[in-house]
Amino acid sequence: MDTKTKLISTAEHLFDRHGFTATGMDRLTQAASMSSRTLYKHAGSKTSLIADVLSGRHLRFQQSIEVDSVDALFGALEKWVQTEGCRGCLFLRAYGETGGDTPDIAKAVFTHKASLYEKIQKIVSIETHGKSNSELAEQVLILFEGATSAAIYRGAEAIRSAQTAASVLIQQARL
Amino acid sequence: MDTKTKLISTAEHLFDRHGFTATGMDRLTQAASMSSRTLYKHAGSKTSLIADVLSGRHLRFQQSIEVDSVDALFGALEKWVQTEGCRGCLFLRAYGETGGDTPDIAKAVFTHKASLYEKIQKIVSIETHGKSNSELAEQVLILFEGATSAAIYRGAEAIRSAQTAASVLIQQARL
DNA sequence: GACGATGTAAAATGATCGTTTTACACTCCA
DNA sequence: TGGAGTGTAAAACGATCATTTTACATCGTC
Repeated sequence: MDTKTKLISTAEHLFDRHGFTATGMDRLTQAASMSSRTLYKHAGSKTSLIADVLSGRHLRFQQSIEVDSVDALFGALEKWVQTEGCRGCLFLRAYGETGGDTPDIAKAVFTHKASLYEKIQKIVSIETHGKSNSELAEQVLILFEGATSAAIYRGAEAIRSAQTAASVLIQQARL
Repeated sequence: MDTKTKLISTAEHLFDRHGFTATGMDRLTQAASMSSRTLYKHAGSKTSLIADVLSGRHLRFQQSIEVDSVDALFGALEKWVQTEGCRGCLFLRAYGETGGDTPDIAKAVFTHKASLYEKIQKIVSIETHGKSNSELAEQVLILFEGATSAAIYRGAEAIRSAQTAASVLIQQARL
């Protein structure tokens, strides 16, 4: 695996497991088995490493939710949680840890959330045959967000509950 | 205001605004305008200070959701966000920052979430006249959790969307 | 066969971390 | 009146922080 890829995927794992601030660069160099000189040549700084981790995760997440139904959307989330673990949304966690004061990180978070909302809008619009208002998309977004959070302490079952709740809302909107 | 109260409320504000790990004890002593000697006499350690902040917040939050309808529950959340700001659930943020590895903190988080779920179960059971299954309570919990997260980037409007979604689900269950 | 790129190991940078210590001032109650 | 309790200011603790530097090894390529 190429050096920068290894660095970013190692960083993503450590940030997700232990938190962004709590993960020191020493631990990172050790886990990625590279010198700090190499790390800084590729990463630039810790802040830009976090931003790189987030934009990489954004792409991977986008691919994982390339679906065209609300049911499949929550199915994709369940699959994501199975392979990536459930420790809450890494974007919101990055936002919280930095207080939203780091522009590069805040931008990555808002970009990600905007694209998630857009994706859900498209899916909902298809499923309701254009009968939906924009509130319905927000409600599905909230169920998605809530399932991500609740899965931390209630497990994957929470995602299935959100899935059926979403289909009830969609059904209701179709009438 | 009594010293320990001032310490804990100052700590809660800084932790919420800047994150737990990123908030140093120096900044805390300065903000609470007390010496580090006094701070450590009352707090013991940073970890136990975080635990104290969380248990204090838990009590205050519990009081704020002393309601008996799902509609009022989301109304209470909207009010909470207005007065306390919306930076996501402080409990889940504490859990994420510590990786769940600090027993006192993890316990405070799970206790809080278990009590939230219980409260929702009671409300839902009343509103559905006992007709509800346990999945419905989980769905309302997910909407509550999702509204808390989504409000970070979509504002208080998200809470009202969750509110109407919850009432639709309740209505459906009553049939 | 010299060169630029890419890597390593390891020490040093100055700042900041959480925590403890030393030394001193005030108040309240016996 | 004197001692326990509660506070302050400020320095010191060793550890760790993100980052840079020095010195050296290994490449493929012209």
